[in-house]
Amino acid sequence: MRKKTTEEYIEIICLLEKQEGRAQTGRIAEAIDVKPPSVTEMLRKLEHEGFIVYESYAGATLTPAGEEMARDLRKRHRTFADLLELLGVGGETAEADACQFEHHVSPETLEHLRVFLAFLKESPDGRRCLEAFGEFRKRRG
Amino acid sequence: MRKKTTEEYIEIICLLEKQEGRAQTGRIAEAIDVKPPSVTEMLRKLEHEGFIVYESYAGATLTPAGEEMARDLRKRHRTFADLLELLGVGGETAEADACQFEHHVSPETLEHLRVFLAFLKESPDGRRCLEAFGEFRKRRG
DNA sequence: GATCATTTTTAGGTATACCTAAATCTGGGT
DNA sequence: ACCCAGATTTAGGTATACCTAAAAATGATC
Repeated sequence: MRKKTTEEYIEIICLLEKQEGRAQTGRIAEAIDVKPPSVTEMLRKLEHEGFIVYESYAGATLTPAGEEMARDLRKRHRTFADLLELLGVGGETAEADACQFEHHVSPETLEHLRVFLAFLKESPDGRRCLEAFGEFRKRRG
Repeated sequence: MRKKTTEEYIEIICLLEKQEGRAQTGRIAEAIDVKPPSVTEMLRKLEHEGFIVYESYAGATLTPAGEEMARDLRKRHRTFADLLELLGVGGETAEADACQFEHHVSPETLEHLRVFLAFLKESPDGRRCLEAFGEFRKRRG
């Protein structure tokens, strides 16, 4: 499979830390589908970069910088996933595509999408817009 | 900078072929910001994979498979770029983000976005929706 | 048709993220 | 306290896309 990015490691470490108190090498390895030695190596790199604290044989926990990155990623992910679902993309696919987009979006575009999402969800005009889109799709087949 | 994908090579080869009849090593290298020897290496790989015909010292041209990939990429690119611009993202940013998204979108999501784009551009309801979104953004500041 | 500047390829090397196999650590059960 | 199973790290190796420097091919000019 594809090489994993810093951001993907941070996301799964964040998840495991919440679920299990800390992120262990083996659990990370399963989650992102690489072998444990590769995880050990990456954890050292992430520690060097200041995103995690890593203790041999014990696992990793996020530093404030790591937590900020995780928060940011979660926000980006939700923006894309919610938007895609509102536009009718199936849940699984929406999640999967959000997982890709979240790593590649610029701050400017993200902000625009966030506002558009708010428009669709929170304003009467936006909700009407979604309904009209639903009709449009039906007419199209 | 980042490693370039097959798709990025195909895109620039397609562009150069249209602009200059064929894609020369040096022109590809400038365009994607790598050195010529790296391009030679990738051209061999792309030929092996069936996307281009590569002649030493002469350059590359797309095979039917390569052209299909290029067409497909162009379509994906336009979908994202147009959609982002309609939502108010600046032209440069919209293009840059489209360049990223086009490589990571699933067929299902792409199809939904394409229909949504058609809705916005071609239906009265869609155009009303865009106007309402413009108002919404103004109110937001 | 020989020369020379430019372009391209060849040769050899780097960095990164991955792997397997073997060694080492850790914590629970006796 | 010891042992052992399971987890983790160490050691060493692979693949890929990149690089620089040097060699070779191209083609424009005389």
